[in-house]
Amino acid sequence: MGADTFYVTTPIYYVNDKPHIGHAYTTILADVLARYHRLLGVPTHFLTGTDEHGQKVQRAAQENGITPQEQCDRTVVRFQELWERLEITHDDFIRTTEPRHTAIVQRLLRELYERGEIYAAEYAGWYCVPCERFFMEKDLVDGQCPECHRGVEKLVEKSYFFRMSAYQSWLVEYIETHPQFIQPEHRRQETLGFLRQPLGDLCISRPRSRLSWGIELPFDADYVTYVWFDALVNYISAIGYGVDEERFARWWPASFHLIGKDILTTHTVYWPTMLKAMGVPMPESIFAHGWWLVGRDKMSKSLGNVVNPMQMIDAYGVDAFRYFLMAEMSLGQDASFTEEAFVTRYNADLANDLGNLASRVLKMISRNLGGVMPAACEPGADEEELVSLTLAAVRSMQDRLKAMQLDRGLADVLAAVRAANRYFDRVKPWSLAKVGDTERLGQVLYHAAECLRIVAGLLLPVMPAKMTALREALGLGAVAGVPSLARLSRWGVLTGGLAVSDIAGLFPRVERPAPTAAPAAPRAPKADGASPAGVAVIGIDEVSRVHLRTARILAAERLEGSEKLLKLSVEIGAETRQIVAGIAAFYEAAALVGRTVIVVANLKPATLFGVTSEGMLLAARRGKRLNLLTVDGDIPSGAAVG
RNA sequence: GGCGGCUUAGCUCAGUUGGUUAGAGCAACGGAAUCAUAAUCCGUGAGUCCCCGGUUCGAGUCCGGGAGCCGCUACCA
Repeated sequence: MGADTFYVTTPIYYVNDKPHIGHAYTTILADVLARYHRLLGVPTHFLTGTDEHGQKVQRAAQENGITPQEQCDRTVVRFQELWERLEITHDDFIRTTEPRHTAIVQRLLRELYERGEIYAAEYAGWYCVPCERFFMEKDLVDGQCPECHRGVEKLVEKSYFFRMSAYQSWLVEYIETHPQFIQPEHRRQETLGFLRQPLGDLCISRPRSRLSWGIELPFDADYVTYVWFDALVNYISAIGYGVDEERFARWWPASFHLIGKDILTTHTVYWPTMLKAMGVPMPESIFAHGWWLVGRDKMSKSLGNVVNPMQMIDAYGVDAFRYFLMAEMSLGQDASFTEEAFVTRYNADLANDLGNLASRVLKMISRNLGGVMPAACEPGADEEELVSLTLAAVRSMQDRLKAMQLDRGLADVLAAVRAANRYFDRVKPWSLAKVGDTERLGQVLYHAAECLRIVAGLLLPVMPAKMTALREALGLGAVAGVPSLARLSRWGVLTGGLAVSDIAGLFPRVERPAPTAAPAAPRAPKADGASPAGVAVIGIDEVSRVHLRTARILAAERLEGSEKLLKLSVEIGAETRQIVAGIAAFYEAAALVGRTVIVVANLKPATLFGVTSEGMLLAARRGKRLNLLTVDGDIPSGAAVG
């Protein structure tokens, strides 16, 4: 950003994905940041969009009997509709299939190719026809596909590579000298850790024969570019890179690339080196937020616990949903989403504290003062705490915004709301009304209304609809325009005589959901001693999923070149299997032959050091000791354990 | 295994450059009030600040060791 502009981006979402709370969160966060900067009077540009190329789209299109572009056009609306429901105020929505994007991608590819930043290389690999995937020699499992364990064909394939390795030392130094470049700090460390190993070059192509739905390489029509040089470039193609230099210079470098922690490396390693090669300045900051967990579990399709934003909006309203996401997550850390937590916070913060405050103030002005805002007046000793906490909230919100600690800023705003409720109780305007002290009553209601005015302004970026309604109720109609920081920082801005209206149930209280169908992860009982505290309890059904068997070790040998691994041949009943075990430091190979041990028989095979392992030995371990599990007395191999 | 991080009240978390009786919200308990969305307000916490050791006049805050959890990574399986 020029020092005085703000350009914020979200990742572009894969168009074939179904929008979930994670997408919603990043986008709402970007929206809130954009709205705050607009409120601060900073010229703001907010970009989001969709990533539309790739195999999944191609495949879905085939299944639906339509073109890939039609497939994209069909699914992109899921995002566009959600953003509309969520009151997202992006300035631009880029789709990677748009000509304004593909043209730039191709131009960049050509330039980099001509400058030798992109080069072709041929190498032998292995191709699995059913999986449609290409593997390197080292990835194969006993010469077979690591995914489906079927045969693979040898293939000499040409690919194009971006000379990423050339920028490794530059990147390390850049990150070290720009502490704000990757945030939060632990993600910066993670990237530096990643960069301690040699960085390879980046494969940026796929042969058209395998992936047709992509942007064609301008120097080789048999290839399309693969994700990196397509998706990441959206951040600059959308703001006129190479086309409208004035516009580009206005917004670039971006102030924030907001991302989830799952795409850290692509944004902190691939993207910066790409920009460096292009000769484009670095973005100010790449900010990785955490994930929303569902209870204690990762959200996943297979667990069936994906939170659908639309359902939450339907049940509780957009503003409350936005507020919860912003208030509940400490930026950068993971947070837990449960409907119960949502309702608890909703009732406490929005219904009881803010909604109720608005209700008691507005109703009293309506009933006792004829719906007319009392005259402005100076705060006195009674108002001291109220004024100071409210104005502190204004300063806090600005500071917290800079530090990307929105949750803390919101907490300080709520502190001001609570101060107003305390103030109300202390000065008891209802008593003043009873004794007919209209002058003092007017003063009290004026100050309470001032607090509401400022709070509504501070929360407007988070809860645009509700806070607009509140401002209108206070007499700040469209005429008053948007709040400015200058007015929010001052006490006594409301003018007497404004028409105040009552507002019915700004945030109606909601009942707690019955501890629901999908209860937050089962809590381990703590008191009954049935399990070690903090360890999840599982049922017998889960235990039975693990097939444990006795096995006789037929042969054992050190794996060449490995420090810890032994390759074992074991007999499990009639079957003979190969198992790799990391026990070389504890057992001599020869001493194991003939022993009966316990193995997990239905473990997914894996490849270690290029050797397939079809199971796992069980061993007890404590510190530097390790002992294999075996059986008491003689029993044939293949016996069930359990 | 390596690197990094975390461990503070029942729960979610704050705790600045080491310094008076360690804080907030939620939950719980007791009370007040009744303008208001049965909302609000007041009061109530003997929390080994994970454990052990060290530096210091003084450590949640620094150093060493250990435990547990998490992230990335690896020849985990």
